[in-house]
Amino acid sequence: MNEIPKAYEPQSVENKWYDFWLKQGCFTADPKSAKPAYSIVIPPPNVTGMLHMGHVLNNTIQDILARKARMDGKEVLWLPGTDHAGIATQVMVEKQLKKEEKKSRHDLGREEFLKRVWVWKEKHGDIIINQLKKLGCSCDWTRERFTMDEDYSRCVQKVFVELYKKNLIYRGKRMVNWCPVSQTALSDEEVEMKPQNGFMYFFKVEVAEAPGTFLTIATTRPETIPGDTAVAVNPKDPRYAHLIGKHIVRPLPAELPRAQKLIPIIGDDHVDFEFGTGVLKVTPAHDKADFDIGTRHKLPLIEVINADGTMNDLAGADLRGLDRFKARKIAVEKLRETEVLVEEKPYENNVGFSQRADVPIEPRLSEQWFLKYPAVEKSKACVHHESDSERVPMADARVSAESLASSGDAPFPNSPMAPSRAAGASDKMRFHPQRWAKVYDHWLTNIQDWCISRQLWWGHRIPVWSATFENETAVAKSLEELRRDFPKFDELAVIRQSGSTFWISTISAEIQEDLEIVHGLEQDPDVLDTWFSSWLWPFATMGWPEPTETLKKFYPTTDLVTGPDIIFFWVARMIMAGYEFMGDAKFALPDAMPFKNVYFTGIIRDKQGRKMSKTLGNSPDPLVLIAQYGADALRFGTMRSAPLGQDVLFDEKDVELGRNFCNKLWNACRFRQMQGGEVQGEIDPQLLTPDDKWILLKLDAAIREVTIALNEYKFSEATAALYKFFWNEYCDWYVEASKASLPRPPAEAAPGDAPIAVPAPNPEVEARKANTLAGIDFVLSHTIRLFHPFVPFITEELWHGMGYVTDLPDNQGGKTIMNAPWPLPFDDDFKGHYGLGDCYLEMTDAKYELVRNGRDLRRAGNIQAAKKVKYVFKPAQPLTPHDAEVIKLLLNAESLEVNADYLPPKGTPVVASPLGELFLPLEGLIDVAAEKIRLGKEIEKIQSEIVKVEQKLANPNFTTKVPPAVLAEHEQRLAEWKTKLAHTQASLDTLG
RNA sequence: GCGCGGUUAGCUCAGUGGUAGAGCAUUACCUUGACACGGUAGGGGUCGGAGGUUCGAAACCUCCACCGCGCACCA
Repeated sequence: MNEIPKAYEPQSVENKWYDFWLKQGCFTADPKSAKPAYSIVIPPPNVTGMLHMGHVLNNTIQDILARKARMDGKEVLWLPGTDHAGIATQVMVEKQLKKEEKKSRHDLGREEFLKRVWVWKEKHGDIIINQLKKLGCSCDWTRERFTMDEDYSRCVQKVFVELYKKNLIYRGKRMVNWCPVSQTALSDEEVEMKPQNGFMYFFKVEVAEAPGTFLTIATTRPETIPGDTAVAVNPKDPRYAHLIGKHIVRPLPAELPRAQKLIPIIGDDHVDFEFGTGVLKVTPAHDKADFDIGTRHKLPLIEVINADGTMNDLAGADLRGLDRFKARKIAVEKLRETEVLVEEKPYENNVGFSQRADVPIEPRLSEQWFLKYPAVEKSKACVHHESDSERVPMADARVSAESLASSGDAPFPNSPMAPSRAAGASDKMRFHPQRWAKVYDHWLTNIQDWCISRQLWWGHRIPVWSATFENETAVAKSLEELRRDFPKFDELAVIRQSGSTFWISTISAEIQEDLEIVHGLEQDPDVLDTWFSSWLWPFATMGWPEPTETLKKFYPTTDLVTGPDIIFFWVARMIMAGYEFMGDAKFALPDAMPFKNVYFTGIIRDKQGRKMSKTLGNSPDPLVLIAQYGADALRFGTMRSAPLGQDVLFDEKDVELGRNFCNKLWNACRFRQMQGGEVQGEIDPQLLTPDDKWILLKLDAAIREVTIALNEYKFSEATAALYKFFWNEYCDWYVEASKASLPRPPAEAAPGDAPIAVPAPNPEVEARKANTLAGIDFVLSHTIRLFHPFVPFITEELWHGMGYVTDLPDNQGGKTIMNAPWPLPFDDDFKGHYGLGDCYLEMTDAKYELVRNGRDLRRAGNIQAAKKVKYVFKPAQPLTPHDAEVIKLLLNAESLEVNADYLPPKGTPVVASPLGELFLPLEGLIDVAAEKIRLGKEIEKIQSEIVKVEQKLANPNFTTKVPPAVLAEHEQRLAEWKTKLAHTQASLDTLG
């Protein structure tokens, strides 16, 4: 690391090391490895997507987990890939087609359109993959998968056929959520309820059998009146019960004769008499609840809305052809014209919106494929709940005392490996934070069948072929032919028959071909919901249904990292799929669960707390941030501001902080390099200074804190601990103190000057310097490793640049820091050997406290920070020359006179500490009055603290009930405050 | 309606019963052997409100208020 630049320049460094890692195959998982497995499957981003801050958060966390696991000695598989994202991708290509060629997908036809989508996919599909690489993600790219890869598609078909065989998949005419823009059915999960400001309309209808008697009906959707086939009242409602069985005259369509508009008044418990008028119009074709009422009462259905959201002929002459919202206005006008509109009042109600197209969905009767969810009970039971037998929450995630204790850490231990964060094989799956388990459970308890068919072209086409014959004999004949052509037909295909129509579902490519070509069957035109392929992701990506080595080694996966917004869409369904399809004995798994831990990230919001969105333009481009600050900076900043389970308010300041941090790390290493010398090996315990011992103890604490935080998925805590250790302890105190052991290198002679005489090396000084450098190398080599999962690029650069890479075997970090072992806390042997007693923490803290107070004297004297001043120290106990030197350096003093017999002139500012008194003799420079006021305030504060503690200690309730340790702590605290008071009072007194 | 979060310094947030913390912002001073993407010292909080439990509550319990989210919905 010669000629080190002053500031860290990430751009070239990042590309260099990513290429290196790829070339060395560092990310490639080996299923034959003897190491314990650690695996994650990536939540596949949309193949046409662009990286956004949510991806950054999510994938940084995964990368941290993966890199940490590698350092723990695990065989790591982080399996990447992309999702074909049916609607999103199709819409994108359709838009482009419209823009560039002014054509719709129908103009091209299905086959040609799909070709175009594939072209688009080939062109844009690796954009997001390359963006993930920029971020530093250590995915095993050799195993990258796409949900429409050939083998993946076969998995989807197989799953469909198996579920069809089990009668869990069925076809039916049902009310579905219809998106009039995308013109496809949607699952319940794809519908988002949004409050809308609209109107409640009240209109009256006459009871046919009792002229002059009117009922008033409240509705928000008057345009559906032509589709009404009954009005319903609650049979227990005394106001209306007697009218049940009579009829009313539906007011629309206006042109229909009265006789055709008579609809019955029915009684149904569903009607709430408190709401509206207690009279409900029933539109079975356009409302889910009404459909159910219609079914109960065998009401006819009148469809009045088309698939595209316009009104059809049955809606009447006035509404025909109009968009449903326009039709609503016209319908109201018609009601007003005919004087049946009684009232119209503003009303806010919740309307279901299509998540993708952002328009109100239309409940619509249509023929779709549905899935009865499999393995629901198992999926419910496998997740750990708070109510489960209460072991300490996350007990097995915590680093146990046993596992933290380890063999000495010098230089790099081979084993034992850090404990697995994961629950044991027989344990339940854990959600982090735990509270999501309740949400998950609630959903599973109330699930409805899943509408899995979509009226799209881009996706997995439903593997069902059907034909309708003239009669059943013809059907039988056709089936007979099929069985003849394929001896194994009954094994390979599932047949359903209803009258003279039959459906065949099969995954056999041969049969599929033959069905179409020879037998003239037609494949179902619909495709499957994208999530019907994503739910297989954890095992379909690993070679299922074959019992591959990869599956055997890496399934169940260890951790899943995802957003809570897809807990139903994806997480719950993957769990069900896991139990349904991975339970087979051939996999020889302890459990079929797809993952052992699920970490739910927060949602990234902007500074104002708004969701990131394209329309708001509040979503920063991570690649711009990477170019500006570096990937490490983006990662570190994001992690530092992302607490477990909380939404993250993104602020570019955080990235700036990350950059500053990397720069600090860079410069701390640069300082070490400037001291020269090779990497120092052995540390001589005899030569360690109290400061050296202090920083080693702090390092030990940092290792513990970071390890525990990571094991609990507390990434912001881990980064905070690292930050505190490295910046506040190592840089702010230790580096400055270490300068006392590192003699200033001789200044270089300016050209032309006479050469400067170099003093003869002093062996004692040299030995101490070497030992200090050895300590620094020890601390830095550990620190860099602790940082590596968070900031992989800069740490790799430093690992090599600092020379820590040399002389190590590959599996200890000799090739890359990726394989260096994760630092372990020091054990007793190690501490004993290096004399790391806790007393060094106390002693050194006291020394630094003295320095802090001494610096404060400068301020009191209004002395500029750079001005060198002379201090006098009157020790209370012997002070080593080295400590004196450290104190002098830290005070930035010209000199520190150690004088046990010092008699300060009256008015000399002083601070006292257990180590002794520190004077700053500066006659006339102090603003005595101001200093007196300051000290007076401090005394007041100290006294109030003393009073607080004294009151507690005077309370017999306190002294008798409190644990002895707390009591002792209070007593000690009181003594400390009293000492401080005496010292401060003394300082005040010397001022006269 | 049911459920889940949140409310602590100007801002963003840590803090699971025992001395109120961090980063940013801010004030003053400073280019000191690595770092101005830096250093030193400071200012700033009756921890949303009210009760309760306790020797002791920011933390535990109850109620309330406000903000956010999810689920379910009544037309």
